[in-house]
Amino acid sequence: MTNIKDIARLAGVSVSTVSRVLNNYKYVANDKRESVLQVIEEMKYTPNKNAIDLIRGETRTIGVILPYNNNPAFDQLLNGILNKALENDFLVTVLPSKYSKEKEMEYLQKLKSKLFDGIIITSRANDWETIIPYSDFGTIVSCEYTPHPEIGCSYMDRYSSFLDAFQLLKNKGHRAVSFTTARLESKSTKQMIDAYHEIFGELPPGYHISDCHCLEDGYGAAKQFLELHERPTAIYANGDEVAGGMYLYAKSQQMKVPADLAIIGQENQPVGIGLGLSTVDHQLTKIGEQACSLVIKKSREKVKIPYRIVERDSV
Amino acid sequence: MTNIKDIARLAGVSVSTVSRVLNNYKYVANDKRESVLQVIEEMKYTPNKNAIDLIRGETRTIGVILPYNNNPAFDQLLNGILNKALENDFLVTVLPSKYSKEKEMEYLQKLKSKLFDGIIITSRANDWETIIPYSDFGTIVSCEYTPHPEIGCSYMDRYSSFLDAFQLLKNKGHRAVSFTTARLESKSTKQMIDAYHEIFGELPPGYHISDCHCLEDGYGAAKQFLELHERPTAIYANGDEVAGGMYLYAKSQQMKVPADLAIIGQENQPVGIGLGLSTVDHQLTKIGEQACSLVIKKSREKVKIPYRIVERDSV
DNA sequence: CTGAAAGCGCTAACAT
DNA sequence: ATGTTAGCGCTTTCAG
Repeated sequence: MTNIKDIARLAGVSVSTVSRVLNNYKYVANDKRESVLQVIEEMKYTPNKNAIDLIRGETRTIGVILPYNNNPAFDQLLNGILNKALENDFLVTVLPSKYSKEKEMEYLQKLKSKLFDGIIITSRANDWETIIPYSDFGTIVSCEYTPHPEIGCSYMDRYSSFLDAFQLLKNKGHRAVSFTTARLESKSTKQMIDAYHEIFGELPPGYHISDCHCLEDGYGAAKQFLELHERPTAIYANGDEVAGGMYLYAKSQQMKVPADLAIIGQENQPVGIGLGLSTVDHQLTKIGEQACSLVIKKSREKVKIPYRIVERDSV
Repeated sequence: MTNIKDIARLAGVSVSTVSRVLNNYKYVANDKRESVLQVIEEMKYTPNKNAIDLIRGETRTIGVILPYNNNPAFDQLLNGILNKALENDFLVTVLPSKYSKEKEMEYLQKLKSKLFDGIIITSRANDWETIIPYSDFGTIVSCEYTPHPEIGCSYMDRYSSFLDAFQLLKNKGHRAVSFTTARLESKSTKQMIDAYHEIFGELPPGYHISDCHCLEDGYGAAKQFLELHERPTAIYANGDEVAGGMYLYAKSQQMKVPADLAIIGQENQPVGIGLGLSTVDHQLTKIGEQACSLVIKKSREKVKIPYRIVERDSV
């Protein structure tokens, strides 16, 4: 493996001169620069990035903690992050956590071990208190809001969006509204339930189904909802795939959407566009882009990304 | 920043002893080991990974060249890779290429610069001839077959799968079969056309639509196909999302699937499960897992992953 | 403008 | 068993 010393020797200069041309320093005589460049070319020399990172103490690499890969919401987030990273010549390393506290800590350690300049936490299992100390070793940006000044945030006002969606349904005359969520123990689920209470009051039994992730889950949930004694007239689904499943179940029962059943989904996913599903778009791609920008700028700002409700033909 | 020297001093031992306990060497007196461990704990010391990688010449990190993030097929591949990497304590860095030759070369350079132990190429823009020289600097594994011995492969027999799918349709009595593909200039599209010729002969005008990626595209393609003078009775879609769109268009026209129109998709994606779509499952997750295993083993084997046709209710 | 030399933080012979 | 020392490949003062 040829290294900087070899290049220096072959070009008849010192290693510092080689380093200077490598880093585009101004004060290098043209003839020396040329001959160095030529030797580099001939030898097909590529500098060792580990040595450079070791000295500089930075890697231009961002770690992204992701509970699940292969989940549309996290994919959108990651997509935004990758876009922005690419623009800025940063690399991104995907860190799958499956909500394991140990894994998360392991990844945070890697920030400390100088593998990453910063970490984006899309969702987490650990308390902020245990995460915060690591912010001494790089920029940590969260995709959910937290008041801690050590942590940058690129987030949306999820609670308000839930309120808005329920209110929209109420305004359209719906009183029997049910909904689905993903993980039962998540903060998001809690907010959803709170928002429901705020708009509709008491939650009738059977009106909330959790652990819904894909189209099939939505199909099954719709079936359950519609077999209830007090049928809901509208459903708020936690994702357009889930909403798509509900739509298909409704259709299979010859029901008209939205006349017999209104459906609103989330995240403006491709399937919803095709089916004409109304959706609460949290703009996850933008959130990802912003999160990435924050770590690149080493900023700990709190940036709120506006959500928008896309009305199509299902409510 | 506290380093190994500090730990050595505070524990009253030499750096080599600290290094030894760090790397679980056998011959370290128990009392010294204990005191080193204690100092490490007190100082919350974390070794610098860049220094270690520099010396060892390996990073336990794999780069994955991906033309598009946010594409279901590449997502499945990536998902498999991440699963296997996680199991083996490897990190994976996502390298979006958008089929740019320059970007690809840039990423290959990073292999040479010792940032990755290996690279997985899920799809590529450059010729193998220009890629192969980089196999001197790490394991390169491709997700498509290539005879070059320098390149490991984890692949499926795409052509055979196309043949099988078309044959299946023919066996069911279909003679007017159309199909969609993604990029017009891709090898995959070429194979699709060849397979068509082999089974059905001449390709009628309008029976092939390219640039189909999502549900909407499928919806539009089905519309186009069904407005042809010589309507196809079956469609082979390049993905279940696309197939889903076709299914929905057919339904919107009160057509029965498969009686009026047979549809077969690809990749066994969630939407297809929900809609009961038959599909050619290339097992991309498995291909990703295998590709990852190959780079971990530094193997250049050629491993063929079997595809399977999942028959549901749409053919 | 250029080179010598001192590190960056760590591992791994080589002694002892 | 443990310490000394020479690097890994590069950047960056510091002189000149």
